[in-house]
Amino acid sequence: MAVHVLAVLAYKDGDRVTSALLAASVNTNPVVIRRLLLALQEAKLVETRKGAGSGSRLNCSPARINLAQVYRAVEQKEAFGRASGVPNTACPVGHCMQAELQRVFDSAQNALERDLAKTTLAAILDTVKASCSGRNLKSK
Amino acid sequence: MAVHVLAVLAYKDGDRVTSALLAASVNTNPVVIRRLLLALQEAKLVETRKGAGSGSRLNCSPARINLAQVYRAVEQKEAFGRASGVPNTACPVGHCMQAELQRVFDSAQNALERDLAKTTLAAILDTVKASCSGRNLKSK
DNA sequence: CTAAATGTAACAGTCACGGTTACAGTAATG
DNA sequence: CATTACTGTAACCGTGACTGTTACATTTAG
Repeated sequence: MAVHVLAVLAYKDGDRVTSALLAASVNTNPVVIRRLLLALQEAKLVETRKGAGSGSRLNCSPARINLAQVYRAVEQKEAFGRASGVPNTACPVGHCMQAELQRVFDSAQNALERDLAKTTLAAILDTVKASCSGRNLKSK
Repeated sequence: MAVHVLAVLAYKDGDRVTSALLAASVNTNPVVIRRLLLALQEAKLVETRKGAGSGSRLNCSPARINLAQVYRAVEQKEAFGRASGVPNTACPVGHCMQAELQRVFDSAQNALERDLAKTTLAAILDTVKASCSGRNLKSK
């Protein structure tokens, strides 16, 4: 969903886009979008201005934004690797497991991000433009 | 957590282990363990017998079990790549996005699993044994 | 038969997340 | 300066996934 928003921003290139417009595109609520934008701002991916007639736009070229950056900006907390409960320390296996699992999960996490890094926002934009050609593009 | 259970099973090699014992190790409830074991049974990773004096054990050598298999057996539904809501089809970007994102996420998913596949249960067991050597191993 | 397990259902609690409403703050514009 | 059009933010509810727990039917060893 974050990707979706960024793609729309890329699509409108330099133009500022309001959260209301983005919300319409993703079929959701402006507030949800704004929450998303806050995360993207922290990651320096977008730049937002307040006040009348303003909105958000990309902070750099779509070619310089890859999905790993987006993932890191948005994903709350290594989501899947959550080492939830504390195991029984009296159990020999349980006691040493944690550290080892952390290592493995970190590695997997890196593999995932390395793969995501291979796709830039520009590439996605190209694909979208291509597969939409022939259809009339309302300036939504 | 599934990994934890399997590690304990590997640790006890051929022996059958009850869900109650496993639960004690992971510090949780036997029923939680049994739910987990159901998934692992479907994936043919463990074999379970009912009745008195029985329990579960690995279905094959720890060296032949890698974490990607465990991940696939347990993880409900590509967890992170959930393409939740339907975007606005009237928006040119939204309309074409879905398929493209699916491709990218599938790729990332594969990268993740490929990395997990590099770690076998036997390797984890070795590490655990090594880092626990010197401590007395109660036959928990 | 009895004891010890699993399989399974039902239900409460938690957590992350999306959706919604409401409101304060801010900036462009006339 | 007042209006207008935005963002930032808080508060709250509903949902879905997961864990934890109790309870019970079922199965199997001895």
